[in-house]
Amino acid sequence: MPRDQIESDAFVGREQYDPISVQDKWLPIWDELAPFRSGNADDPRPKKYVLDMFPYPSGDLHMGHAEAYALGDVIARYWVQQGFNVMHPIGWDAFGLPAENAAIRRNSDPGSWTYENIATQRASMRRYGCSFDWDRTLNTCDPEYYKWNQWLFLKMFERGLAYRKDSFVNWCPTDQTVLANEQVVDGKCERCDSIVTKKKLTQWYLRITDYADRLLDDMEQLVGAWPDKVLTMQRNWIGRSTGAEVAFEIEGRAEPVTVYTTRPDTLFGATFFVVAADSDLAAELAAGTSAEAEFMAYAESVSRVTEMDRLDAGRAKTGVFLQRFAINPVNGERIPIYASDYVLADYGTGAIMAVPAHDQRDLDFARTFDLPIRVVVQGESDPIETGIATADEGPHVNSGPLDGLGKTEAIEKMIELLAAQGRGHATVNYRLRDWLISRQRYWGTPIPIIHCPTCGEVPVPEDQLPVLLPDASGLDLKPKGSSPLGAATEWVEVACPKCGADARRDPDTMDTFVDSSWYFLRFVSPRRDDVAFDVEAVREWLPVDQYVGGVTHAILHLLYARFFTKVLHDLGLVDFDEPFRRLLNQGMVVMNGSAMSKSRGNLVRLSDELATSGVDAIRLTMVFAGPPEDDVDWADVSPTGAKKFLARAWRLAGEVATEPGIDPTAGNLELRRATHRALHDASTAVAAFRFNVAVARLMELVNATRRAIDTGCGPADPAVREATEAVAIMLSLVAPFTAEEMWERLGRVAPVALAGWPTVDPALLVEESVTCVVQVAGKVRHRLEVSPDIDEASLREMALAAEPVQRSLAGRAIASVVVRPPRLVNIVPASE
RNA sequence: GCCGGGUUGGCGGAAUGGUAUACGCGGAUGGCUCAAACCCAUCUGUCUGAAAGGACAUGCGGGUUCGACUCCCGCACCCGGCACCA
Repeated sequence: MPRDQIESDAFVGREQYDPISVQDKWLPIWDELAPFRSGNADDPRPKKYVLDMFPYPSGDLHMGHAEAYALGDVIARYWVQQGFNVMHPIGWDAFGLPAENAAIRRNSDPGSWTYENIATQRASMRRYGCSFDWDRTLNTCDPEYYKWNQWLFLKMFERGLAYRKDSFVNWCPTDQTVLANEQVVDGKCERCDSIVTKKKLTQWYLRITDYADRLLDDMEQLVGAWPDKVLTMQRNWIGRSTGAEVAFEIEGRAEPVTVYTTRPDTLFGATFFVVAADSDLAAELAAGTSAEAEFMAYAESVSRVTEMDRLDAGRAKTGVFLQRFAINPVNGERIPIYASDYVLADYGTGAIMAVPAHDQRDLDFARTFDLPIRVVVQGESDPIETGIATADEGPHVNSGPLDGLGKTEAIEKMIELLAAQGRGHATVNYRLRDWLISRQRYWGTPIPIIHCPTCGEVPVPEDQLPVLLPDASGLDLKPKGSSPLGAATEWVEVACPKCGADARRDPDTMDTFVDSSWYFLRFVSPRRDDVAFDVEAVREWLPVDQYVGGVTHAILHLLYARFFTKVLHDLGLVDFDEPFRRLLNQGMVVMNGSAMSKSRGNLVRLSDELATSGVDAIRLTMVFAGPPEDDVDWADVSPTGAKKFLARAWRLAGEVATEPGIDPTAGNLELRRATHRALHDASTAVAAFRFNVAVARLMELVNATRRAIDTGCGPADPAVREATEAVAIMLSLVAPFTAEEMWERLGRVAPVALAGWPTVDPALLVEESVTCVVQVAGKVRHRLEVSPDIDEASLREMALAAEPVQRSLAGRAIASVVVRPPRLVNIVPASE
């Protein structure tokens, strides 16, 4: 290589890598090539489905989107390089409150705001180089989509899975609408942080509790494929407990009252009885007694207590003695009945037997009201003295036939005894409640039910779907506690489909979580207007091979989507019962340890970062920052470093001095080994979501190639081309623009995305020589360069002969020598 | 309280029971340059030592093992979930 050639290469090395012009260059070409189109029916490649949780179109993309889509893209692009036909669709979760609030503010309609934002996000995603299949977009606010929400609702209605009931519901006073249990966080509205109150309303529910066992048990399939954290959260949320129902006779009442308990073995210790203050039963028991007035006042005060206050752990127990008595079925004791708000009306049967010695809440209540406390399970301490309820395993005392038994046997025995008398049986209970889906807002899917004075709840006939939202103009969208749709007279007033009489449409809209509970199915056939989804295409593409999204949806969305899938399975529309085979929860992008927000003043604008560093550098920064599930602290990472690395990789492509297609087998062996090692390690790492490690291996290869060009085999060695092409292909998962530009500079034809992952030659994964460490008593004292296939005996001999080894043995006798060719020898000296 | 996850250099983080600290950020020194930037090279856990080397280090304390960041037992702290759910 002549001196001036090297200098001119060095000059090329110093030309500026300009990521922005590279982006502008490739975007229109990619539009043309559409490498990620997945809908070709003749495509022979095996299929994979990669799905990013679709965004809510609240404005332009932000740093969080940038991270999530960078990670999803690595997986999608990796599988494309591995020869799969990858469906990687995107859509918009486009119904919801922010659009309505924006419309009120701007005095326009929610639709125009929403569609403007969708257009903005779509353009940003394209510029971000997302490998989406643009033929498969969907918006949940399109009638073509929400028609199928209505259809699914009617299918559930037919099966009794959608029903109306009257009960106390969570009410957000700011948004002026009801909330599902899942949307109440720490007693506050998860959306606006207002303190949630209770309101008695008739609302639509989906019977998710019918599926509680399956939602719980089917998680077995997901162990190892979903983060443990998410599985745990779902298990906690479902909250299955096993126990027994026990019937108590009530003096002066014909029917007994059943209670639920997880500790039927403590029945002999039940010294009083409590019913939920807000239950119908409490009102009935109080009626006509001398306690009625006191109870009414108490019940009234309870209804004013917010969820927030109710959850306060240190709150003193309150209640009213109802002047009534229950009979303990095992010993015939008369025990007083109280009403209190520490018993929940909607869990179990809304009534409990109180065992103060062994339940802290009951003990607190007993001490407040001076009620008797009877120990029936021998414990370490005495609850009467300590005020701390005990929960020991036994043995039982003061419990007749249970005396001497441990907890498990005692529970069994008690259930037997109760069953023999027909007064009880084993049962299970769940923390999970049915899913309240009615919302008193405009921008959502109308509930396709017509209320007729004579026929009741009448489903809108299927051929009349969709029930379109009426035009928002002329409607008052301001929150006022009842649905804005109720005021759309012409829309609301319809003839009953059954009898033709004057009737009214249900004025509420559906919770937007309904929309996202099945959108992953719609992507297989987003333009079909005759079915919700093509059943045959679903069979081919689903379940989703890889789902990617934030842990914020660990309970809500994922539980609902699993529920819908099981319902669809029972309807015979899908043949699987879990929708997402693998789940990756990416962390958040934070700044200086806390979530970015305008008010905190630590907001980093994605558009600024893209302008200074370029798309690829931002994507690389996100991917390389650490394990994907960890938060990325923008203060800890270096987009500048990422940009430098990309320039370094790009420069290699300009220096390769051989033609495309040259046979690499004659090339420099050391560099070839590095190339194949990097390809192998990077695929393993990507498959295990260890993207940061894959990038590290790629950086090593770039470093090795740099060295080979500068001080090794030189740019004309075929191995340099092989290495640089491998760099471009690996880089295409993370930094598609730079990779494409490199590919072109290498004389190859775009798109690099379809280049295919190079085949790894296993022979090149074997090193020429390896470093063997020699330990004395477990401490490294010497290193030997040996052949990888060295035999045990000669390795042992070499190790023992080495001077530093002898020195540290210092004449001590050798007790044993552990030889693990070719990497390690450990010499264990005899102890003194 | 119950359940899950974590604790490795100045920082982000690597490590099938076998070379702890890969890769990068930051830092130092040198080269290139009139100079700076860019780029390139070398060094960079702590202590000790002129050096060779040695000692100590993966939250703390034990254990198993020839060998432990990795497995087991106990503890501390941090993060997340559930929690008046009987």
